[in-house]
Amino acid sequence: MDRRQRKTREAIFKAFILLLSKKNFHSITVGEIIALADVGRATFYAHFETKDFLLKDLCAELFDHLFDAEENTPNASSNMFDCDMHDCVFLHLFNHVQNNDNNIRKLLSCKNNTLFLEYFKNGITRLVASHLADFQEKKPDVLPEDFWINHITATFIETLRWWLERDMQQSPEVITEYFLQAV
Amino acid sequence: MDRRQRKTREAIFKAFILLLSKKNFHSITVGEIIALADVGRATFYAHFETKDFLLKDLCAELFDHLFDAEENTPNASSNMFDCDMHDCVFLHLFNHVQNNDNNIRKLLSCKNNTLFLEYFKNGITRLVASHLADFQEKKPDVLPEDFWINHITATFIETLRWWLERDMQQSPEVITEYFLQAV
DNA sequence: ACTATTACCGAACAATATATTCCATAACAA
DNA sequence: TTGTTATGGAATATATTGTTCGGTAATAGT
Repeated sequence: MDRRQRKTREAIFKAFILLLSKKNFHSITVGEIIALADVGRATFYAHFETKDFLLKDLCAELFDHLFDAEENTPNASSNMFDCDMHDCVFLHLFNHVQNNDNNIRKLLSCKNNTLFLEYFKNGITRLVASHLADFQEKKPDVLPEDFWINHITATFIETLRWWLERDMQQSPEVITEYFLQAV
Repeated sequence: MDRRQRKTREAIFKAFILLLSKKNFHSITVGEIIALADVGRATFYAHFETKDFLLKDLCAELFDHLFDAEENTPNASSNMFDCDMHDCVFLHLFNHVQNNDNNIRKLLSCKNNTLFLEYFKNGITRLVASHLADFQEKKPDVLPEDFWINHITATFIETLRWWLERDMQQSPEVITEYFLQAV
């Protein structure tokens, strides 16, 4: 990719993230973004169709590789709930957040966290669905499978939100324990 | 309240609801609303500061009395999870939704359901917190109280969303059973 | 090093939406 | 009946979006 493209793309992302940490997504204007990123108006629209696509692309950039990495870990074959072994996938995710990989922490903690958590949820759903066998046995018989998947996923997201709202005062291990107890 | 005020207020709400069932909140313009409600522009802004306040007021109007009614039912003193007695508060809520009281169903099922579910969640949280004693004993010891409250509430909301997305094919009783099993 | 390609700037632009203001009119409450 | 209040309708200032265009500079391939 052209170095110029890379630079403007990153400048826009950086400006966007800074603005997101200060104000609501809907009140951020393209004018503000390009002023802060110091790029021309036409340039912005050459990169991103609309402001919503910018958000989508940012989420993709931040989260996609995280889930890819998680699915390709060597311990992927072990049980997803096997937490004593420190192999639990969810523990890994909580760790990623705490380590603030790729500014995830800043984005998930800002006023717009709902936006990102929604996107995050898609990734979690795929992850849970791919490890379905690991926790099939724990599912109460009456519950439909997709209800169960949604419940696991939603519980994870809500646990994460709860943790972030309280400034991550608990260790990732404790939070993972909370999550597993709840589910 | 002046009859004229009431009429315009209801006309605006009605038009707004109709538009919400067809298109995204952010793509609805004040121009469309007043055209459909057949009121003047100045009139709209005399009633609602912005479009966001309109949404907020609509939510308040629809949900607040619902929760008030729920908290003041004669069986309010019985156990919140006592579902065999058909006294379960959650069963009542699912029934309200299915009966489409106050067009709740239309709003919760529309493209913007996230907006309403978010507002809905506040009411549920209050409800759960006020009935805390009923399910305190079911809580695993390690979990903090507010984590537990949030988990119950979130599970309810997610169950509701799941139900609505599948066109409420299950009976309220079955959905309540799913919810209780999950939690 | 030369050349063709590509990205950029910046300004101007049309189109759209917001929110306010004014005044005449009609509905209301007492 | 009378004073008050809500409404209608139009005009308006303001702001934002997304597009277009020509000139300039960085880049990649040879």
